[in-house]
Amino acid sequence: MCAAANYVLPLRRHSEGLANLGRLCGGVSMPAHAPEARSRGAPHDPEMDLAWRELMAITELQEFEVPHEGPYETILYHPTEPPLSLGGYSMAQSHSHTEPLPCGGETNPDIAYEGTYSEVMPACQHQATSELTETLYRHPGTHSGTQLNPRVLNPLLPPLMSFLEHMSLTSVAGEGPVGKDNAGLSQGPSRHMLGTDHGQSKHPPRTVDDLESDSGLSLGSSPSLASPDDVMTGVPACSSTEVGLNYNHRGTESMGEQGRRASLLYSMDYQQHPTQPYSGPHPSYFPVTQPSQMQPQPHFLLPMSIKHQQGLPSALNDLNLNSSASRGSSSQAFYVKPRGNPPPVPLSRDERKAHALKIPFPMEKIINLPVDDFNELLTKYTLTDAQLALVRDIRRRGKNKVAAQNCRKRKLENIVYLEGELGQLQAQRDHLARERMEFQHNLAIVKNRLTDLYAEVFSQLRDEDGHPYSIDDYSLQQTPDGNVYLVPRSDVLDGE
DNA sequence: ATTAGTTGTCATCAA
DNA sequence: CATTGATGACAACTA
Repeated sequence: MCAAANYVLPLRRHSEGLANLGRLCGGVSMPAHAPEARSRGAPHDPEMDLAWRELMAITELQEFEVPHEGPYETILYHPTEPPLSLGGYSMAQSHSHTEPLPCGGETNPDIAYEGTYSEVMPACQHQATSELTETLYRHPGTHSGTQLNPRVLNPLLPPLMSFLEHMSLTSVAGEGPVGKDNAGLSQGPSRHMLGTDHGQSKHPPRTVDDLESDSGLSLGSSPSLASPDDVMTGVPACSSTEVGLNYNHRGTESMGEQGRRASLLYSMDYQQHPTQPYSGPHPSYFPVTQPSQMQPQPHFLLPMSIKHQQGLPSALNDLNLNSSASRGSSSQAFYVKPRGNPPPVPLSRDERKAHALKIPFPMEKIINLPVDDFNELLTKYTLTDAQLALVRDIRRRGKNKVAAQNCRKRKLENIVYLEGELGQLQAQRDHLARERMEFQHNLAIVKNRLTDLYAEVFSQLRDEDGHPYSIDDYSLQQTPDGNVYLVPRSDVLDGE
């Protein structure tokens, strides 16, 4: 209930104006516009009016963190704040419920938190904060402590959106294949059967092809391989039987695929048939490579391991060993490690198949030629259905192999990028946490000063009998029109 | 012997 | 409709 408090407002407050006497009302129920609400006989000191505005503006600060507390109560600085959550910023949300404070027409009632601390407070609150501490409380050495940090926080949205965007992309990209794969799994073991089986049954006897891994495959997709045009004039290839017997192992260590293959092809074909003339309309390209074309490829000169050669037919072993030995006396020997033994390079399954079917052009062309050129190439030869099917399988697998490599590369790059984004977000989170702590520290200082100011105001207020108002019994409230009332706390509680 | 990483392949979808 | 790239899943292999 409005106590219709009579009061004696201080006519002077040292050198500082304390309050607008004409706007201080002694009761909560006293309408602001009521004539009796105005102070009676109180002077209208502009400085005091300004001070009151600042005082009341500061009270808004108390709604940021501790809205349940009384507007006059001392707010201590609590250093142990809960961790900042990116999901919600309490200051911003609290502020959204704060009544715009009339502040000499400077208050923007539409101010909303947009990511910067300086925007959290209405303009008048900034003014009140600074002026309260600098005008009303010109205590030496306190300026720095009352400087609220207006630093503009880095907007969280762009990097977060970027991060989420990538996450979303990844998620979206991953949705389809999951469902697809379920369907694919239902297809059973047929998934891994070649499109062109070429006579291989579901459980065929273990041939060399089966014993070998696909991982040794080199599709010759790199242009580093010898030009097929040049090699088209090469010698006839070894039969698949020969290859199958001779390359029952893996040689994948310390040598690139192409290098290993080229080295093998060189040693096998060039040295095995160095003088054999071109004999046939469909010479298989795959085991044939001109040595002069391999020379620029350092991989060809890398050491080969001999440990995989045990059990190999002695002919090829000898060829390889001789090749290695001969390189030792040639210019190529310079690149051969002393301990290195030439690892037999396995032909890939497709290469062996192509070799077996005497595909007359290189895998490089099969895979890398544009479709028109590829079709044109096919028209140059009369291929059997098996050859045609194999060529198309080789092309499909070769392209898919490259695509898979690119896909994995991109995946790794995305992981690296997302890790970087995560680091940036964590740094930004830490930065925001520090800003928040700093803000809360400053807020506590301002609230403490507000408490002092309250106490000083109340110390100078007197009721009709000349008794001071108890700060425990009354609080100050300001109406939207700027009038300030003394409101009994019981009324405030009842109003809640 | 176990395990994580790598690679090739297949299936599937989308352009 | 064929081709091609992208990608998940799987298997084989390796260190």
